[in-house]
Amino acid sequence: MAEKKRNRDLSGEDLPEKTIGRLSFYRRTLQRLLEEGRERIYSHELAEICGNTPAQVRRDLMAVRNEGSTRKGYDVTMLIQGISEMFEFPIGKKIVLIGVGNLGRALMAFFNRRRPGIVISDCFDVDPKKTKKKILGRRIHPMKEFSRIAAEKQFGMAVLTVPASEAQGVADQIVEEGIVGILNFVPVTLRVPPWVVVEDVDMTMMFERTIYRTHQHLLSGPNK
Amino acid sequence: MAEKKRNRDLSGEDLPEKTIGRLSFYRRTLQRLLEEGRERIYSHELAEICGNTPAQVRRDLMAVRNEGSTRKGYDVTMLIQGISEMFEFPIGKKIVLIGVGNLGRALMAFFNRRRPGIVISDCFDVDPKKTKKKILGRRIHPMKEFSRIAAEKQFGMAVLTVPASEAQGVADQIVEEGIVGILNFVPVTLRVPPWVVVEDVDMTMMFERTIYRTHQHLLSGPNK
DNA sequence: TCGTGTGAAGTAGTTCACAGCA
DNA sequence: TGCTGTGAACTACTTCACACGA
Repeated sequence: MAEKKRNRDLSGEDLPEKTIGRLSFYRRTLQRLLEEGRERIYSHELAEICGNTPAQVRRDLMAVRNEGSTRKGYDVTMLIQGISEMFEFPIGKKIVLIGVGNLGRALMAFFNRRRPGIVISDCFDVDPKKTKKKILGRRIHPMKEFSRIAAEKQFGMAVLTVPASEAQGVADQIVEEGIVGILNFVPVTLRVPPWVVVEDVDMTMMFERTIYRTHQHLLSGPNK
Repeated sequence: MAEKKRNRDLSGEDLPEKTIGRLSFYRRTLQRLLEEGRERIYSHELAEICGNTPAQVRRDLMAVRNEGSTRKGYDVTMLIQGISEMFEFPIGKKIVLIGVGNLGRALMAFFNRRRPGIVISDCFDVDPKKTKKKILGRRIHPMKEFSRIAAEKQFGMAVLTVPASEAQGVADQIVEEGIVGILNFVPVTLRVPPWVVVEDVDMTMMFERTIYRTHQHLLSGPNK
């Protein structure tokens, strides 16, 4: 536990938001490169592939504290392993999905495949009509069974894709049952206790941001 | 040497990335409030609802140059209108979706409804099997018809949800046909000419970021 | 009096530039 | 020699705090 309490403490503490995102992307990129037989890589090569700068890559990778980086660049396998450790969910904690609408189903299908490390353990819905049939080969549980099943299966994180009007109610309910991380696709600001992490993803916002930026870019910079 | 220090941005020039996102969210929030009969709002109220600070709200709204803000707060209708103008896509330019997999279908369904201002005009897929049948009541065009249909319909922006292996090829093709904005859901860094805007959205990254932050939060701050 | 608009101060994230190692 | 790791400088974003106006 006695880490070196030097000036800068970068080893695996709280990383910048942006860095976390890039590390996730580096990992998948590296995984692909590894499959293609690549064993070592320079910061400038990874930067080129990922569309950023060598300095950025090196700075990001400081968080991985990988050692073993000689003048022959980084060891791809080691890097992947280092990053993977950061994205591992506490053992025994599972991920649930709540809300089997369009987006929910898309996410189910998306992570049904062999996505590295991300497995959706169970699916729920507030709408009783949806809980009758199986969807994508999975049984959809009604929300009123959440408590029972949560106790049994130890859920840690939830993906929320319910209608806006239901979001806060569902959030309250699942937090009650021990959920500590929420990936929230609902465009509503959730109120949760301080020990719960909420990460918001807003599809409409993403469309609008692209529209704005494209429009702006057309107006201001057709020269470059 | 090039001294381009425009002290203050003129209203509606290039906004900070983050601000654009929040404005999009403010708009939808305000729309809801308006429907509930709300006509005026203070920065501290909007901040409360959106989970940020009054100073942040005021700073963001400076971009909207709304005038008319008396001591009775902002005029909700005016604000909505002001923000809406920013997110309007150039008249006559349409949005297409390419790749009708799970995610593509979810987005189709999502924006099929009366989402304000966002309409997906046409859908394409590289896979000939998908272009036989209608999906969600819409015909799916094969990519080889892109050129013809694009010329006819004037596409401006594309949503990309194709397999990773196809992404760059499709990007090249659509840029050729006049697409200037891409909302890219494929975890690949696209190479495009400088006049094209690419906005990346990476689902896996979002999961992993939530996982990381939740994990970290559990470790470091159960006290707070 | 109370909220907005905004310089100015503060914080987070990025890039530079160079020492040091293999 | 050519790359990594990293202080230091820089840029982008957020928050503070206060003058101003209804």
